[in-house]
Amino acid sequence: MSFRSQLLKGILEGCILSIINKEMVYGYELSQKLQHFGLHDVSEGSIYPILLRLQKDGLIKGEMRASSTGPKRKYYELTNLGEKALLEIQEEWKNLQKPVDRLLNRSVDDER
Amino acid sequence: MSFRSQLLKGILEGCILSIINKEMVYGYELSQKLQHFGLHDVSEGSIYPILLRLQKDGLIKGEMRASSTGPKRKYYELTNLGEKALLEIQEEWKNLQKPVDRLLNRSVDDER
DNA sequence: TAAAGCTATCTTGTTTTGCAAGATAGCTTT
DNA sequence: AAAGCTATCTTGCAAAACAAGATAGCTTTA
Repeated sequence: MSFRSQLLKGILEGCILSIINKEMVYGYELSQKLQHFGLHDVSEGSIYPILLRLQKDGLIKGEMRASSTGPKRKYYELTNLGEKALLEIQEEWKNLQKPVDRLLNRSVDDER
Repeated sequence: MSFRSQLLKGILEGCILSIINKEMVYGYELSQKLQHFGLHDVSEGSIYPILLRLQKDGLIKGEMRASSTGPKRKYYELTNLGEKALLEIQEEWKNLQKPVDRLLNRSVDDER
């Protein structure tokens, strides 16, 4: 039995939108960037389905491009809708982070 | 269509353990405390199943007590196992919060 | 005393999220 | 031609959370 809770749930989508917002990226690259940012253990079985869903919902759009060193890559960029969604997620994250932090990191003599 | 992502997923369990760790509480009270801490929109359809699961997993234990003003209440407290689990979740939260924050709140000229 | 309202717990069914595992295929190196 | 890397996508599953509602005790009000 493991106590490992699934803390990532729900925010991965926002992190992906945020990375795509900076620059066009393709899925494989995305998984490396997430890793670089400290989000380890995010498998491609998570990333690709999210990308497809975001595309289906119109938040990102993809475009195949040839690579000089391997197979074709599908580069994604945010749509206007996606930018709006990202702003909302950033706002929600701020509102969530504070209370959770108070709850999980407070010392014994904090507010009850 | 709504962009509302489910940011809470995964950390609610930790927040509940954290509150119970402070003092014995019952489910109904818990939902009010979560609200007070800024975690709105957490329904009892979320809270009670989590309490039952935590109890089944041996992280908390419950005890019925009469109330002077209403129906009986089931007060919960952490077990040793539960205290250990809470420490792990607090650690995970710290490790998760930083990268997500960098991703979601960074300004345009931050690290790429 | 009967009805309404509040407190309190729990269940059922559904949706969303994420992951493990693996299928597919192009390109490069050996 | 075989092996290995890059790259995308699919299938099937489990966990998490919620909406909605069932149940029931207690208190207040009419």
